[in-house]
Amino acid sequence: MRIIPYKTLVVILGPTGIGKTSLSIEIAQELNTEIISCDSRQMYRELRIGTAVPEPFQLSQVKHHFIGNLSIHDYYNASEFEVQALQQLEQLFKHHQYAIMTGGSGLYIDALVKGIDELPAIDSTVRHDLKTRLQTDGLEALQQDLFKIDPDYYQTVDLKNPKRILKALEVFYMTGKPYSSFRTNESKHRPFKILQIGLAMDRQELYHRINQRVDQMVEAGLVEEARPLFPYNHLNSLNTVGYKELFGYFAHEYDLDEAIGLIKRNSRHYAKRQITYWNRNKDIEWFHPSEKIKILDYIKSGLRT
RNA sequence: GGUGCCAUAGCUCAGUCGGUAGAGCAAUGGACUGAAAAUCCAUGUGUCCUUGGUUCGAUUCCGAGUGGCACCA
Repeated sequence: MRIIPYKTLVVILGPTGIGKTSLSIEIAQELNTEIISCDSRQMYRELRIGTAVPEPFQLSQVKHHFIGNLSIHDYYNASEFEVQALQQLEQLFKHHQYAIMTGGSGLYIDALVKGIDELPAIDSTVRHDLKTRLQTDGLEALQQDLFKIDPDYYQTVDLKNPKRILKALEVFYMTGKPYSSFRTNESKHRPFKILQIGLAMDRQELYHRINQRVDQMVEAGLVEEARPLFPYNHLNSLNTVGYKELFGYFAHEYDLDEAIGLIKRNSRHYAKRQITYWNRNKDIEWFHPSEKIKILDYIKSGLRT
């Protein structure tokens, strides 16, 4: 018998196309609560069909947060999500025993579950200057810069990944302190219980679902949704599967059939990367998306079996 | 029915002047604490269609068979 009802955050995660949305809604209804979406692309209100945002009737069944709350022109990151999602949770837990967080953005989920280290905001000119230096002087030059200012991080970073190097240099130029000095490697404490539920299925089955869903998106008007966004194709928010491939079609680099094929392939690759990302997380309890009853039992038992 | 061409990785094909083979794509594995649907790294054994012959040795040359494509009847 449980005496004190702990507030519990139920995280429902899984690769793209596996069926998180409908299952999350059913579970939210069972638990009489709301959903915090954790999807870095569904936040952009201009992206709906291509990011498989819940249908209007679904949104009317259960209240969702963090869907369509940004414009493609906005800058956003995992740390901002951590802060805002925590605030939202605090509100939710005033009136609910449970909260649901669902989505496929692993870094964002981790930012909320484990926390993310505090870093300074990066000035856009600093970012721009470093990008320019990457283009003119090359990656090796930036690697050497990093070696001089942050030898510790130089030892552990993926030196071939420009984004990692740029991030570390940005932080140094903003603060004069090495990036590694900001990394605590510690999980933050959360004032609620967290259950992480992963959805998984046979790879072939998942890929089949993904391919089918892309066809459905095209039928639903994905091309028409993407076309007016083409002038903004340089924005990070539009470096998104389902849109970037259509931009190539709009630019006459290939035909529509090829664009659709590329969307399917890149969605499969994305799903694979998501699965790899969560594989090392031992706190996740895995279920097939059809196992709703088992999942609810697991949530209500409140145990990590 | 006749003639010609083709048959090699899941797909499209390259190649071996005879010493058992390699590209692109697909696929697979991995990394990842502020751009994360992003970014980065790694992985190529396959009856070289089947079967006889020549040869020390055949996926490679020759014959036959099977299948495909093209043209002629």
